[in-house]
Amino acid sequence: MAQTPARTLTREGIAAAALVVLEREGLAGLSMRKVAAEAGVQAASLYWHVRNKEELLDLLGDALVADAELPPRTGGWREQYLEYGRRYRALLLARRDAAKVVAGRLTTGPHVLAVLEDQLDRLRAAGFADADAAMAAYLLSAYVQGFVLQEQSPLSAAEAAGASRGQAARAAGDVFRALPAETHPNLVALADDLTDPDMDSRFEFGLQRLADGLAALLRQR
Amino acid sequence: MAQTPARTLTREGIAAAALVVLEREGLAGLSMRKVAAEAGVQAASLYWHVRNKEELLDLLGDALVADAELPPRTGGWREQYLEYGRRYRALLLARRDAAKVVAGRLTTGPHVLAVLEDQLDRLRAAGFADADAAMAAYLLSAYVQGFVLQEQSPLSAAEAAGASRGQAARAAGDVFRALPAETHPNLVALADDLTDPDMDSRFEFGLQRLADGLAALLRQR
DNA sequence: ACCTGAACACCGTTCAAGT
DNA sequence: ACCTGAACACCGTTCAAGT
Repeated sequence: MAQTPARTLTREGIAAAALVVLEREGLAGLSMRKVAAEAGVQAASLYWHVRNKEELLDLLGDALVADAELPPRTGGWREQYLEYGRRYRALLLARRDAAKVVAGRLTTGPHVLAVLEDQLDRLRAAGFADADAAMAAYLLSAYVQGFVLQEQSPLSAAEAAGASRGQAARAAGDVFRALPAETHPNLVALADDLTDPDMDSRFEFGLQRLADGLAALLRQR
Repeated sequence: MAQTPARTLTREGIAAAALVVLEREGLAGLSMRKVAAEAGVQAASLYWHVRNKEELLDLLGDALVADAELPPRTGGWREQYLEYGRRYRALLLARRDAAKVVAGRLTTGPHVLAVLEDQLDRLRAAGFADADAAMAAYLLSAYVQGFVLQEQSPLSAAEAAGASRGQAARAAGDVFRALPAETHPNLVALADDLTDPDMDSRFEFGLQRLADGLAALLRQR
């Protein structure tokens, strides 16, 4: 019954196994031992290919953007920039805990580099100065990652135990409405606005503000 | 020698102990056992006051914004909004791993609520519609958290082992410059812009874009 | 009501040893 | 060169038992 040894364990294979474990167990449940098992190998074997867990997570982060589909190169820079943001968000939402993996992780993996290269190319072609193009790219990733991080996280540790986002939002709204109106009049008044569960609209709002801000930059050149 | 038992363990005391451990060991080193030891108690005792580690981190997240100083209520809404962003960033940078703690954590702790209440009050006074005020507040926190998360994280797992940000940035620039110019011409050309270690300027750039975007919103009412 | 001791089922990482 | 077995020093969490 001796299973034939993997013998072909590679960094790509490790990343693929990590993706499977991430989807099944979430980031909190992703251990070196489970990734190793998924790859058909002992935990200690991973350390031949990878310095530590942090480096494995770098691999995973790059693998997460491997199947990114770039927006069509049609229309103005603005529409392309918006589409970039929307697709990046969709990509992160599509995989469990993806934002948590990617958020504070500045990798120079091949897939990340390819996307960045393409995005910079479009921004420069649109007329942005070099430094502004670099900033615009950085800005978009910070916004999308920050947004999805909030979006993917449970509304509170208390609600983590089951409850749809709609229910959780209503519960959060109740918290606001229950506050004393003398001390927190604005929270009481805006309870509905603050807990609007339509995340697409919220995301789009911020994205449009970013694009507006960048557009102003382009006009004054 | 029997140390007098804590007897006065409270949620506030736990949060204070957690702050100390966070500063000393970082988020990765913050364990229930160490927080308990810092509070002069056994690990199991914490579970009387807190459901699990996640709830303890919620407490910690709220405690982190406890000593936030709100910007002066002078000048236009724009300057106040900018100052809000700058001070929030400074607050997160002042404490070790603060952005990681706070990032995907939607708490309704008292300190968080107080800040949000104040911010909404200013935005509404400036003439923003209710929904827009709620969005503007959400947008700022997503941006600042996303930005500082990148800023506080090591530039790459490889460089994590010592090396100033300036050095790390130069190393990252070398990575870009070393890419083949045929496949990654923009990364090669913008290597300096992409790795500019002046994070204050980068942050300010994004912040100004956000304010510009919101200003456009205000004009069209 | 609040805290402890002891246990359970895990972790990441190292390192000699195997092939 | 690559993988394993076994160990080390930890984890979060539970639960009977103490006061």
